[in-house]
Amino acid sequence: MLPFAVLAEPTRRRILDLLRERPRLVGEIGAELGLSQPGTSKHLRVLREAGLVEVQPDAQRRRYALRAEPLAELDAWLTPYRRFWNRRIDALERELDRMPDPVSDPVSDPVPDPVSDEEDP
Amino acid sequence: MLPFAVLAEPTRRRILDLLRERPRLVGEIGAELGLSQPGTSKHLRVLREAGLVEVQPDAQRRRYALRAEPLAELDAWLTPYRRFWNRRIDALERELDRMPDPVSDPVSDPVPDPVSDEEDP
DNA sequence: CTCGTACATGCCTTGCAGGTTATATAACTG
DNA sequence: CAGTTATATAACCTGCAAGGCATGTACGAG
Repeated sequence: MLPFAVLAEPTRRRILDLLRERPRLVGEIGAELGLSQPGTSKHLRVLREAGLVEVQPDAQRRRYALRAEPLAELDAWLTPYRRFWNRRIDALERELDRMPDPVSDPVSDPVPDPVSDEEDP
Repeated sequence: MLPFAVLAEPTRRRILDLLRERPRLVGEIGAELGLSQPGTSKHLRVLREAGLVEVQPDAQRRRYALRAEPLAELDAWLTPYRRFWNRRIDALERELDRMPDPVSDPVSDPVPDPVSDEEDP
């Protein structure tokens, strides 16, 4: 399934939103979103195959965690459009690219631009 | 149709990519993308109802132009995820840090690992 | 070994998106 | 006026994704 289509499902986006807080068991996800158990597993399968979640087995339980890298592709597609909805955003866009990470202690490295491949006259 | 689902269609993204260069007539879009005429109109309808394109009538012709504002919603959804794939790079750097690698000095070498794509184990 | 728990998978059904063909609408052309 | 161009819409068909139910699998407890 194409990465964009994976995110077209509202339920799957809600799952990702949940996992943004912390990794969770399948049962927890299903309970919080009011999903059936097979339904939860199916959505998680799609997310897994898209590389958007990773699973860590713990006995019979499976702990799912967010894996956000594939979202960079979405971000990259979006990039050449940003200047359209606000012309002054050009500067902000570059600012976002070097967005500081408040979680980890900053080594004061220049944050690398992970995927920059678009240009436009 | 939900905004995410509108963009889930590859053809519609290609239409937007075309309109990013300049506004175009329906016929031009269909010709460049190899679409049937009704197919083109239908996709343009979906994009129009999502507010992603605007149309300017010119006699019997319709000139469609990009309207990128709704993409801001996508961008907003993406925002809280950005720091995750940045953080992942930090983690990777820590991993590399633990490895005995006498060759390079990781701190002074800003060359990033752009997109390392690893899949199911 | 048997049972209960946690999750995955298979099968079936249904709704809907996307494509095609045919037709409608509108404007220009002569 | 009739004919042509440019686009929209209607009607129909088809494939596939999402949901529900039943079952399979794996692990731990007793």
